[in-house]
Amino acid sequence: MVESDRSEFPGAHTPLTRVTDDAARTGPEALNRPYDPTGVEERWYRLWEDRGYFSPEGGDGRRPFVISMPPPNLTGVLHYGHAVIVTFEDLLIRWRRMQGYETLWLPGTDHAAIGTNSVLLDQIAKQGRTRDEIGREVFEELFWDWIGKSGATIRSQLRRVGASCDWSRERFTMDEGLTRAVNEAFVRLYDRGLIYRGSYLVNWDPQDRTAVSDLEVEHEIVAGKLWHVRYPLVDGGHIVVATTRPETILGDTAIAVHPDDERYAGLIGRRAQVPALERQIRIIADDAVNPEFGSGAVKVTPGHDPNDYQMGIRHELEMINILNEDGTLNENAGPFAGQDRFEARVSVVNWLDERDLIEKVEEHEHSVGHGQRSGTIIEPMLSEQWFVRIGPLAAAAAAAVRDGKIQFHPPRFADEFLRWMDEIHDWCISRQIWVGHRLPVWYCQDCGETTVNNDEPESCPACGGVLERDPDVLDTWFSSGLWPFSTLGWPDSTPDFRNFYPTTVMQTGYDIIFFWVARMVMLGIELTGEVPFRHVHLSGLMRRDDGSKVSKSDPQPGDDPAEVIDRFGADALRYMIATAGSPGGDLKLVWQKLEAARNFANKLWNAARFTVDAQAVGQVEPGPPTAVDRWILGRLDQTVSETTRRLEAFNFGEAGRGIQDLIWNDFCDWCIEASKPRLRGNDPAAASRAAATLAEVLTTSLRLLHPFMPFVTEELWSHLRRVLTDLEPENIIIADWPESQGRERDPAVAEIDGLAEAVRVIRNARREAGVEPARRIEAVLKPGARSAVLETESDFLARLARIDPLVILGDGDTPPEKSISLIAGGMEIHLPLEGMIDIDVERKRLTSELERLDGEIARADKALSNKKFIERAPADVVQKRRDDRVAAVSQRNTTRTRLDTL
RNA sequence: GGGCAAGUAGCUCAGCCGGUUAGAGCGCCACGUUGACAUCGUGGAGGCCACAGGUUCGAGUCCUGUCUUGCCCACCA
Repeated sequence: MVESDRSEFPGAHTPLTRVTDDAARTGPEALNRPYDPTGVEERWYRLWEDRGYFSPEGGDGRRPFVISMPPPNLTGVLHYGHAVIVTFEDLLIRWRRMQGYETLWLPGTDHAAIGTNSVLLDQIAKQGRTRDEIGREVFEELFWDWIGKSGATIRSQLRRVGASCDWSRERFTMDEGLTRAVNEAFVRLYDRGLIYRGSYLVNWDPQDRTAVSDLEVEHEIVAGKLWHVRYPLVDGGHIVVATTRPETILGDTAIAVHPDDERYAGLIGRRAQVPALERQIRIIADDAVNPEFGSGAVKVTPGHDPNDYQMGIRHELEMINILNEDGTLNENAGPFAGQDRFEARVSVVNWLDERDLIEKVEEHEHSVGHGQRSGTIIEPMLSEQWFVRIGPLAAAAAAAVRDGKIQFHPPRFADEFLRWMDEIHDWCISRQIWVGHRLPVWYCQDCGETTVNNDEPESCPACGGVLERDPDVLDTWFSSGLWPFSTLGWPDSTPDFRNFYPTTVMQTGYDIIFFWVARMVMLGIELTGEVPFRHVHLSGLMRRDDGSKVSKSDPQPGDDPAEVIDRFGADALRYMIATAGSPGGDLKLVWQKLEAARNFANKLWNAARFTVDAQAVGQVEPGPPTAVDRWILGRLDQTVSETTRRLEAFNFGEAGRGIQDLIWNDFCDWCIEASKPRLRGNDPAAASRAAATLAEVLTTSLRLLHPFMPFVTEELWSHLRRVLTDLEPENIIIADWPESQGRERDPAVAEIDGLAEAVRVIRNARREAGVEPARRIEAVLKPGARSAVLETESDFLARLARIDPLVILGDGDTPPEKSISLIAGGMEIHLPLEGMIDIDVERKRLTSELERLDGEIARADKALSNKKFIERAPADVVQKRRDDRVAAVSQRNTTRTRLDTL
């Protein structure tokens, strides 16, 4: 984990002094209820940005903390998936900024080659035109137009979520600098033999008319058919093969059987006739054939099937391509040439059927590859493409992860990463589209020489002939793979590159761990000699209410986070995202959770209103802290430590929930309530102390919460600064991250916890006895171990449990007979409800209480009489068990006495 | 076919190194008073922690197996 450098950035914990002038108090117009984020969020974002809080100088001597923002695709608008990434990254950045790190969060956008290509082709198609009609130059103009518009939308959306990223360093994958980086990377990898060109079987997308990488092919199980087809043998008879793609018969160059398959032993080496074509093909033997499947004989189509391609290499078979780039059949398809691939399948089946060459047809489920972007069925096809030789890159990347140079959070994703690195194939990086970085490759029209160079050469270096540039562009993930360093100025050794590389955390959705994270690691190590980031935090995916995944390729109407921000505020959205799940787990966008988050912001708002008003007590030297003060400050320090620890472990959900627990359950429900009598009493020093405690707890809580809910905390900070003159700095965004002062160990924490428990028990008893909520009742206490705290804090109990009068007995005194008797927080509590208690009901209650206690004691006895437990359990666990048993026995005795005297 | 994750209250989910009687929010029931808050307060009901074994003094938590769901990877025609 990243260590926080505490010594350098001590927290400011000086007591806050208050403004006494009433005029300085926040006017009612400033703290209206309920909290309304409208306008507030935009105002603060502008101020932060204008003051340069997002933009580090670089190299000012502080430890850097750097995140490269995953660049959103310029294919449209942001969705919740982006909101998730922004929430977590902004959380990390704001937290580390407060801790005093020099933080850089570098934003940018991605040209999304095939995705944007599809968007543009759609636009052109709507005008009734085609790509080829308008030409490459006009197409590229359309592209830059679109980039401008889409980029503006995305920038404004990121601002609305509150992303405190450095817009002055914003980059785009196709800006001049990054294009230079892409060319440089290509040239270096080519020179090192890590990029090559060749004719191989690739995944062809006939709709987008381009090759795509293995990762861009999504396999789906579809219900298809398995046709058993008779191939006539040249010297008589026939052989039956099974196929799911009958149209590929036209590309067959062999039939294969298993070498040990006795059924076909006599046929090996004989020749068969390809239906509908002149071609005769050999029957060969190959281990890859599964005799159990189909007829045990398989047609071999090396030009259109990965298995068959390998078999073709082994047996030196002819490789025939029967497809055009658009998915129609080419001249090699004989009578079917010109037909679309789907049409051709029907035609071929009909042709075979008419000649009685189909033996049978079976229903057959199998997996079919579809284009990630286009959705169309991918055809394996022979094609001349460029590849990255991945083996050496993957080995180095895997080693970096194994050696812990890169850590995954949660760690299980490291295993997934390594497993994938083991099975990885070479990466096809050329695309036959017009959106993207054009390959820095030129071919000589005269001598055929290939030139790979950063800048366009004037003529062929070999023969001086005329050059033509390769028309292909690079896979969009090639430029994305350079992102953490290309954005910092690589290949130049710029100040930013020196100051901020390697980056600290890469945080993104786990769905692009292979597409993106792996490639950044591979290319980063190869090109910069260093890992591109130390930590990888993978968040879960955002799912719609119905469980479907929110994704770029399939946007739905409700996917725009702007709707939620309009209605609940960005803080609510962020808090909901940060706390809705556990690390790496998927999130569901649930309405009630957003409401709950908004309500939390409002609760905080109202607690702040109270705290602001409380400061009107005037500038009086505060009296000593009471037990309640020490209790809440202990809880505060505990939360401070826990929150820091949880954030360091990337455990955002627990961190956020813990802060809410402090604010709502401890601060609001107990501390604020307990402070009211002091604030309104006639002891100015006590009131002043109460106000000071409220101020400290609230301002510290706001700092803890700021990374989660930046806007409302900043707004409240500014209101508090009007009444707390010492509250620094001016904006919470640059305030120090709190540090614990160790007050969680104050004994007052346990004491007040005990009183609070007593309050709860009394409230419960009142309810059961049917006492009206407003009515004050008498209580008689035997305080036991709590006598000291009760001396000063009896008001706490009296007020919150609505007790009056509160009678405290000495140890020897006898409690009143006719009363409800309770034991809580180490005290004996008697409520003499004259005329109100039903003896039978009370007897029943005490009896069941006795049973409960007997059960507890029995369980404790069982454990404590177990020798092995005494021997093997840790001493503190055994001791605790003993203490608990003693307490239970004492409670039981008291309860029994009450029952007997009733 | 291989792998991963999940299965806990009506719903959505937490639950750390195994440690008394398993938590939150929402929903539900009942009642509302004190000039922060009705986007609120107080009290309550509600759980075979998927199932079966095992390890252990002790299992929601660790191990094995089974079932269900989701996802990722994969060339079986």
